[in-house]
Amino acid sequence: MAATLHIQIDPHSGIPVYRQIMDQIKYYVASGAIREGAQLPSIRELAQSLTVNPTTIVKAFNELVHEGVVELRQGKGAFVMAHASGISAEDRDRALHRIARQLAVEAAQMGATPKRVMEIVDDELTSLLGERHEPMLPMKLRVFGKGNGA
Amino acid sequence: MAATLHIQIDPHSGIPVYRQIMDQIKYYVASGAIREGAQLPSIRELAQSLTVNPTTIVKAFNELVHEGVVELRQGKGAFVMAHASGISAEDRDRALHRIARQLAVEAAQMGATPKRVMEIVDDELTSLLGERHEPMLPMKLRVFGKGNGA
Amino acid sequence: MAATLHIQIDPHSGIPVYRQIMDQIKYYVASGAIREGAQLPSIRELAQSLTVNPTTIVKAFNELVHEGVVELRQGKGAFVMAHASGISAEDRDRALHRIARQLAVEAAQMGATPKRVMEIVDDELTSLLGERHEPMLPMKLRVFGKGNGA
Amino acid sequence: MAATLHIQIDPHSGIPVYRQIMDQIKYYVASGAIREGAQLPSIRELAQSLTVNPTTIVKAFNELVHEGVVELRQGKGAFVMAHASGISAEDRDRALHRIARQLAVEAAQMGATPKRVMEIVDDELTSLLGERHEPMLPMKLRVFGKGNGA
DNA sequence: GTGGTCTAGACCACG
DNA sequence: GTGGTCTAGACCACG
Repeated sequence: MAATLHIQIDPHSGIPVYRQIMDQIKYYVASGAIREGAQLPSIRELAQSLTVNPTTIVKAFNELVHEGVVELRQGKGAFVMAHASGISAEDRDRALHRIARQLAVEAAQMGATPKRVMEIVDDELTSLLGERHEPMLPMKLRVFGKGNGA
Repeated sequence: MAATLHIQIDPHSGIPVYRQIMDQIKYYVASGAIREGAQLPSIRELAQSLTVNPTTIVKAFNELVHEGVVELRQGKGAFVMAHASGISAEDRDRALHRIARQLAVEAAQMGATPKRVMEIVDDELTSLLGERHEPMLPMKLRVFGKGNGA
Repeated sequence: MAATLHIQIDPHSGIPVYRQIMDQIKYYVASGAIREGAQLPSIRELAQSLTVNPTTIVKAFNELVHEGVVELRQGKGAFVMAHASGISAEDRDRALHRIARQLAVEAAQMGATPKRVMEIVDDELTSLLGERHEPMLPMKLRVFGKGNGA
Repeated sequence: MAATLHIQIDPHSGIPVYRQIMDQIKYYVASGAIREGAQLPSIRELAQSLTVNPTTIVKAFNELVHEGVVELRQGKGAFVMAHASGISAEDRDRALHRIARQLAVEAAQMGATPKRVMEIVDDELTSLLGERHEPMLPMKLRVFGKGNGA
């Protein structure tokens, strides 16, 4: 009944397992692969399929609850919340600038051109949002695109 | 003689101090504010001016050595390495895709449009690289630019 | 014949369904909307109208019996008990202090003034008890009142 | 160095241990007994003195971090945050009405008069805020007060 | 069967 | 020495 999530855990990545789980669930939700209100796999089910401890899944789910992405209902399961996101445009842009700056610095460090960076970001946006949001990408930017993504 | 670095530490940010130091040194190097071969301030000098433990600076420098950004010469000090970046284009793009994906997911979660995301990334690239690298930014994108940055 | 209770269940509130049912029945009883000795709707009737599992109603009723609010008569139904409340004044005050303390702490945390807290408590007492108990509210406090409530 | 907190755990209360810890720390913070920026006892120290598992303290502290009451610094300890409380007056009042309603219902159930309820709330406000905030309590309400509290 | 809490204990990251 | 993560496993609460 609940969608089967394809989550990959890399125990050697240095990123905490619960964070990897959060990131991938957020990806699925952001992409629309998991719809609002849909039920996630149960804690025990995920723990078994990912071969991690149930309390690790509990931690990931609890953090997602705090981020407003997931809702836990006693005895019922975990569900994707409607993503209202009451955040202000200023706060949002501040958060995005932080990540974008990190991207720019890493890119420069590794010798990537700004053009390549823009292509990669466009790639990821298209992969994530697919055809759903295509008209949101302005014409001028589409010239960089590689067509469409995963 | 070594450039005086203006590094800001926020002990409340939740980001490890040594990471904050690394990030800002990398930013200065990437921006060209610190040139290849230039000497960084000494460990005790930085520790004193930032009022952090010298071992924290040591950790930051060691990690930067590991990343190929800095070179330590016994008894001489720390120097910015030529950023040849022996990394392959594939590895580089893989690393950038990882950050770009995180940016896309957060943006979608917070309801930012793809256009806004592209603008923010262009902003940061321009802030970082300024006029130095202008020809690398294609004409079409320049319309988004804020002029120049730090 | 049994009064039709207007009970609202919010499955997203995080409060157990059986608790929500208990709280609202207690509110109706305390407000006098349901009189002593009155019959409550049957378990299956309530379960159907609230679209919850009958065992959830059973649990709510059992807890209310435990609290001395409701009496179950085999084959007859559930009835509102006379709220003699055999509790001692000491035990009662201890219980009320516990909730009042929680109220005070939350209020302070959120920056509400003591005056505002007193107003809010007076509001709720008046909403609950309405004109029925008016003489119990001293004159000086009536100035805060909203008139009457539900 | 960090204040010694006198926290009482009742394992039979039905209230989760981590919640009891949170509630009491919030009480100390709200009362001013622990000042902004002050260091809390370490996780291990609290775990030992309360004879609960360290992970239970971790849970309590993490929830307090999410509520903006506490700040955790890797390798440094746990600190009381400046309580900015960006909450709107509407949201705040809604939250307080919820608790006040519960208080009113329980009071009515147990046969307490509205006057007694107001006295108890005033008691707790005075106990919590002491002389610090006395002028905030308007004259009209002071007549109910028992003088002052702990 | 679902999530929620808690323990006992290991190992890592930060400073 | 501080907090952070994770395991293995028990027992409880909800429906």
